[in-house]
Amino acid sequence: MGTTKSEVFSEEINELASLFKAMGHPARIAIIQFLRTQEKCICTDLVNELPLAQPTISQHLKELKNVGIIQGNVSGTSICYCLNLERLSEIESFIASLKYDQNQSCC
Amino acid sequence: MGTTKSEVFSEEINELASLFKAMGHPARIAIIQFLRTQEKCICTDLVNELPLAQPTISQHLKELKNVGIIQGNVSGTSICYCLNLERLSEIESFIASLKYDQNQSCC
DNA sequence: CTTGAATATCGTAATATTGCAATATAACAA
DNA sequence: TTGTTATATTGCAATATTACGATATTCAAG
Repeated sequence: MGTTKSEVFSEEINELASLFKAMGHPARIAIIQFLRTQEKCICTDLVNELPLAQPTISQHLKELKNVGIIQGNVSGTSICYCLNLERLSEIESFIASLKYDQNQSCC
Repeated sequence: MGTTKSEVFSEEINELASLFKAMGHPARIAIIQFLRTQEKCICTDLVNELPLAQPTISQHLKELKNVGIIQGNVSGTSICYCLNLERLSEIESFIASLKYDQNQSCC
């Protein structure tokens, strides 16, 4: 195996899992944190900021973009990336929904 | 490689990433959702509920427990698992912090 | 002690991820 | 066109993850 049995789970669950999975890497958390603090959106700045090679960063950006956590706008030779707060909010809502339903009387 | 270069990132970032990573699998999302809706905490119920073998579920439970997302209390032959809402809140806070700082003027 | 029920662990095959060098592509400037 | 800068893609080696059968382990009941 090594393959996740996604067929047996609902679309909703798979969607959520892929969102979390995209966040589940330190480099990608670092990218998100950097995007948070920057006034302007970046690109090569990340290569200078993070101790990873350019292809590696490009790959991580792609994964974040694939699930819609970040967006990229072409601007000449460079690309302006930024956070997609709506998508990130889905994670927040999910966690919030857990709290709402939970009864605290066990364990 | 195949190995994440965690040494080059801060403790805080690695911690967060491992939390997200633990949530980044449909089976584990399903487990969390099931724990949310149950009145009582479960154990073998998950094996009946999810289309995965017992060792597989046990393994996923272990991963969730390792990062503190769930807790398990031994109760005779069975184990009573439940969500750790405090730990889950850390994810929520992180997302909330992204919203707070974000300037919306790009992309 | 023996049995059975609930979980955990081990071992392993199949597949996925990570990181990067090398290379490609794209846009612009001179 | 040529060079330069910014980013993406390819290919691959090293390692991690997933799933599960087989096998332990742990506890309660008899």
